[in-house]
Amino acid sequence: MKKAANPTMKDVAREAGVALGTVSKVINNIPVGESYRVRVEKAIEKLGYHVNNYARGLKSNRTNCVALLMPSLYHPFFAILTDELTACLMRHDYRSLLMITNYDPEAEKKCLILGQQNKVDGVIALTYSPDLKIDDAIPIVTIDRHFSGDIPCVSSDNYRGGELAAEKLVELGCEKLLYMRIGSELPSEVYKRGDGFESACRRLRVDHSQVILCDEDTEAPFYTYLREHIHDGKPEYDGIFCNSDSLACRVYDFLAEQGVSVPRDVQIIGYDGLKNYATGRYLCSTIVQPISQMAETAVNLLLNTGSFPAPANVCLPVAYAPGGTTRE
Amino acid sequence: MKKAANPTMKDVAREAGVALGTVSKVINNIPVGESYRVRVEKAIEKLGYHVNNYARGLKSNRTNCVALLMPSLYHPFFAILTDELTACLMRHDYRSLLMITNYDPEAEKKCLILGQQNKVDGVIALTYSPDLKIDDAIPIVTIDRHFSGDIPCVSSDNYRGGELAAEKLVELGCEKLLYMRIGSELPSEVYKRGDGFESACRRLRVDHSQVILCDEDTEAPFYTYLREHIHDGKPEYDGIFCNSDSLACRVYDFLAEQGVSVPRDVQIIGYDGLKNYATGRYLCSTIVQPISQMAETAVNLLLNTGSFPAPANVCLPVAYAPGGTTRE
DNA sequence: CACGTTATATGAAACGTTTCACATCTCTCG
DNA sequence: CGAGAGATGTGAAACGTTTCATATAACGTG
Repeated sequence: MKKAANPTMKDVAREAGVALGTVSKVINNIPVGESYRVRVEKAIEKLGYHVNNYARGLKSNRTNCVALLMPSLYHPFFAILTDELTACLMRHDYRSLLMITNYDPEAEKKCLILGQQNKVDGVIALTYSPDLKIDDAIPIVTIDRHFSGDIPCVSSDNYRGGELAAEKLVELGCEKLLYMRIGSELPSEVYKRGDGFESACRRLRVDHSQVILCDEDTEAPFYTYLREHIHDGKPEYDGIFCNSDSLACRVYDFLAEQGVSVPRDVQIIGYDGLKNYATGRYLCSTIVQPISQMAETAVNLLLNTGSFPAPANVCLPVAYAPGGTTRE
Repeated sequence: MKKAANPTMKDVAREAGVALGTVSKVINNIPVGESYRVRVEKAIEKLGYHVNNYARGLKSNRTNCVALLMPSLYHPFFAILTDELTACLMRHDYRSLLMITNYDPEAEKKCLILGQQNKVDGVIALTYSPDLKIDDAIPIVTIDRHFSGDIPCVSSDNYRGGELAAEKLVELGCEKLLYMRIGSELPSEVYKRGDGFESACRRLRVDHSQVILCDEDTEAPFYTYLREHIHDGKPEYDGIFCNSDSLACRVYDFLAEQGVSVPRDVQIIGYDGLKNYATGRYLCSTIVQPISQMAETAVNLLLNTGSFPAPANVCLPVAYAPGGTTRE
């Protein structure tokens, strides 16, 4: 008997001597007479049949695919998030179509269209577009980005994270705080880190200022600022909150070069909770985002779509973790 | 005029007043009369038509999707590789279906079946299965893993990398070398690192030994070994080659704890070329793998399938990069 | 001007599923 | 014992493309 290269349901039906619909039922776990089921299963086994998701997707309009829009996997935060999202989706029997956008709004738009063409069942996006909309009724969940009205957004509790950083620094003896951030002009959840920080500073009546840089690439202005505020080896501030671990590490390096001792003279807290892959240690003292919880929440939000009006925003709890750049 | 939620080619044809086949030609860039093309393009614009990849895939048996099998994205090497692979695939107008296997051969098998169901046009895999085969005629390219006969494998020049490490250590004054590696028992390209190292040691007539650990999790045996070979704060060896940067960093940490000065007393070279994301600096002195070149090669190998017999193996050049754990 | 030759547009059939109206079979109960 | 209800299997139709055999238009030539 010749075995078809790619057996179809029809082949299985013929082999088992049953109707097409019966094979379909067996495949989709719809109750069917015991003897029939066994015959079909045997035929499937014998022919080495595998369902064709493209035919299935065409007919049923469900593809069990979700598009993941990520700026880059060079950044450990995005990489880990992607890992967790994909793992979580696979547990739900979904597959993820990964799209790398390189922080480019144009690419993001193109990727959305690609997703649409591929009839993905949903999109999880961490983007840098000013806004983001897909014609089709494809559900979207964003991470850390707040878009128009009805698109739900998952983020860590950025506001609380900012507060926490200020509180910790004060608790550890700091008297003059500084907030440094890198960031685009987009309406991102990330802004709240500064808001929370400032609010806590005011509440605690502690001296504070902030310096902002919008360009991710050249940090010269930051360093100029830092240098100008060091007198006789002692900086004017004794506590710094950076809006990312990555920035915190660079600030740490720069201060070390300038002969400033961290954490003795200055204490630094970052944001993200990144770890050195090799040693498993935090890169710096930091506000830890619950990445895997964020991934799970995003997936649940996306897949439950329709059952109830999704909350516009989900904020997940953050925690402080010492990592060598603070005195505890 | 009511705009269909999901306009089809048929809708476009009706709107433009042309036949279905003509619309198909326009969409696939097959030459067609100027006036027809314009009319169709206008209709597409007006209706907001997007091709349905599932229907297309069903009919044409090409999906422009490639499955990526990766153990994890927590490891920066895999994450960066995935980034480069996806970016490269997108440039070729392919999409990537990301599958995280968690170093689990069972999961790898399942993912291959998933890929098969999804009718991917190919698979790029970095796996931990002893072997890997897919019934169907889906082309596969592996990275750093050598499988049965006709599956091409892309890797960095592991053998040369090992040689290079030995040569560098000797050049930098080391007289007693040590090779440490973590690895499973699988037939992996990675083994050649040790072979090259040993061969160079012999050629250079330098004292060398090696210590192996097969369990990725507990490194206690390593540390025991290291501790036992330190006398009065001076280790017996003065140069260590580790088969990954990650291991090199841990060894460095351990030696530092033991009061051994790196790179003064001992010099360490890792393998991979990982950088600290924040600072952009190498984590340690290392043999750098050309990750983006590896990704591009894998993609080209996969997509050119059929045009000529693919080479069974492609080895890409490595380079030494100082990173603080050697004296240069 | 009629005929042959290209070039180009047409639309039916097919891809492998899911779905659903219908046919068939099995019981139950009067 | 026969009718009716319930359960279960059947297979045609449809999903939105691509492809290809055919129809049509346009043009050059004798």
